[in-house]
Amino acid sequence: MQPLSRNEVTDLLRRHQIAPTYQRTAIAQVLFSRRQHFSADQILALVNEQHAEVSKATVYNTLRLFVDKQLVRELIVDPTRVFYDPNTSPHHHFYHVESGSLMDIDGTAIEVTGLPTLPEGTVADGVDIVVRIRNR
Amino acid sequence: MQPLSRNEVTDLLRRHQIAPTYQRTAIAQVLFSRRQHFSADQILALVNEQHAEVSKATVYNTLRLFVDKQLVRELIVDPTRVFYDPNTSPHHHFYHVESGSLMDIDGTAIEVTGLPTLPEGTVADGVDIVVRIRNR
DNA sequence: GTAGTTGCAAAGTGTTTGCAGGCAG
DNA sequence: CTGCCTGCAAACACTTTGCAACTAC
Repeated sequence: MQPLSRNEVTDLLRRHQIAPTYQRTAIAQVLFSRRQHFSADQILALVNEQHAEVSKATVYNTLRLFVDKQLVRELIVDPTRVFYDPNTSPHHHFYHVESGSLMDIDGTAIEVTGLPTLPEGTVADGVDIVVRIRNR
Repeated sequence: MQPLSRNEVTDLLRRHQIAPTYQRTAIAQVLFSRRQHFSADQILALVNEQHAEVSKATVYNTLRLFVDKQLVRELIVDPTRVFYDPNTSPHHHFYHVESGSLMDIDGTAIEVTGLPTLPEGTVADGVDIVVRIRNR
């Protein structure tokens, strides 16, 4: 997938019931044109690369909104910060412990066997597999 | 496994090259007698239930030491705090999203197929599987 | 003595919140 | 007008650090 135009991004937001304001469009564009995993701080920096256009509070609020509306996923992998993942299709991750970088693992080929039945009264919300790696 | 005596705990520490001071023994005893997943704050509270005997800094420092010496494992599953897991044998976790509680999944039955080869120059450090669950 | 350990308080980090002002329909 | 959105600064929660006092051999 290549960088999205501003129009494509506003459509994407509308499809997720998110009113496309200037700031939200800018944040979504950062995430969806690079298709990488970013922390809130990194997104703040990227959005404001040229001129400061979006405040810290708005970045955090917007990312929370995006997660609620299932436009992006939260990745909990590093104790010091949350990563946001614009790829919501089923997939997993390599996490490079030394550099803190994340790489996608396509989810379609993966199969997990031997999982026990879920505790009584609960349903699965998702399965996250993180393969921690380090330099040889 | 049942609660460990103080002697068993000091042996355990020595086997992991950790000098068994009073505070370290107390912290290890909390973890290994309950065999649950605790955050640093919870451990601080449990250790000091009767009289305040161990300081916050020491709890954090000691837990870091335990992780380095591979006496316990860190679990990164909740964005707001790190959990410490006294079970270092291969296993995975149910994470109840609503309550924040963790349950072990025995690792011996689990098999994951379809994982791609690791990126060039890296080695696997471990695989964490988290099954997020919520109430039906 | 000397090296390792502890604990207080202060600093740090990433994140959230309260609230006033702004903007769109 | 009205309700949603934004942004500043202050507040927060968890964790780390600097450093002096302490302990054990």
